[in-house]
Amino acid sequence: MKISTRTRYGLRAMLEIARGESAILQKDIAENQGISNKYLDQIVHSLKTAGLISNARGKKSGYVLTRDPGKITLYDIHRAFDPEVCLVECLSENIKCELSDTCQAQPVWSGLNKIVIDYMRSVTLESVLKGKESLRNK
Amino acid sequence: MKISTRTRYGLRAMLEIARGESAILQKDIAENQGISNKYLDQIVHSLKTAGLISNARGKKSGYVLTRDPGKITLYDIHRAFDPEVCLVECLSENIKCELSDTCQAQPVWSGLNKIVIDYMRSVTLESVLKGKESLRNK
DNA sequence: TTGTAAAACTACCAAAAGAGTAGGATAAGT
DNA sequence: ACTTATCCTACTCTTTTGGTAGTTTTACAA
Repeated sequence: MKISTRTRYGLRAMLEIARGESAILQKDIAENQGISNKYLDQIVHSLKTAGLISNARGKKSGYVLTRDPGKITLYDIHRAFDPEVCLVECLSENIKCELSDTCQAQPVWSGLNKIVIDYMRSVTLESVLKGKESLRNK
Repeated sequence: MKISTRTRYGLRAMLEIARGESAILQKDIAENQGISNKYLDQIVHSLKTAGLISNARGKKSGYVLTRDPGKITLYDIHRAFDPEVCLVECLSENIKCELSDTCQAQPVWSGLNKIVIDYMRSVTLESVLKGKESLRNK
């Protein structure tokens, strides 16, 4: 039960982009964050495919957010890499657990799933930049 | 980011034990829950090592909880399999992330970690048996 | 005391996921 | 044309996960 490095690096890259007043190059993100530029390739690509960032190509390129930092959540970023936030298989829409009718454990996991998603939805790039998350920390 | 089957089966096994009015054999748990008895070996062993269940050996054996169902939490069960609930490496006590002083992402993950742990602590075998978790579900 | 049933313990294996690398294709300045 | 940076595909290596197999130990019962 771990958050993948893709999601973690993805968040850091998004923060880097959100922080800058102008467009920022992928290779600069890589440098600032100490992440291999090649690996960041995939990450940035996923973020772009998810519609969270965009860029102009060529010399004057560089990435920018497609919308307000207050409107981009951790949930959005996470889903750029994992389409479904699903802590246990039996909750997945694709799979029907044959025990689900009688299984008393299922509501436990679905409850956990819900609070995780709710949390992720509540965290925006803006709130992170303002340091609001650190308040929950204690 | 998944809950392991060990933890999931572990919860189901614990519920099975908690439900019964008398001691229950491992092989009966396996049968009732549709889990390979051999695999359950490991799971039951972890639960026992963690001090959550105990048994008499030999013919009249069978497992029982070591304490009140209201005093055994999902967090206890989870830790029987994963010693540390830690969604990202940089939160681990063993590892010191060199970025941690300036990293704005870290509080996000530590906040997530906290709510997950809080949830797990709030779920007891007793509350599950009474179906209280299903209320959060919607 | 011997048989037997169940749990304990150890070792192993196969599949999947995760993390990261490599390299060529493409597009857009200069 | 040359360069620079992104795009895209494929591949590799490592770790984790899920699960099986087999042998040992314990304790009861005939």
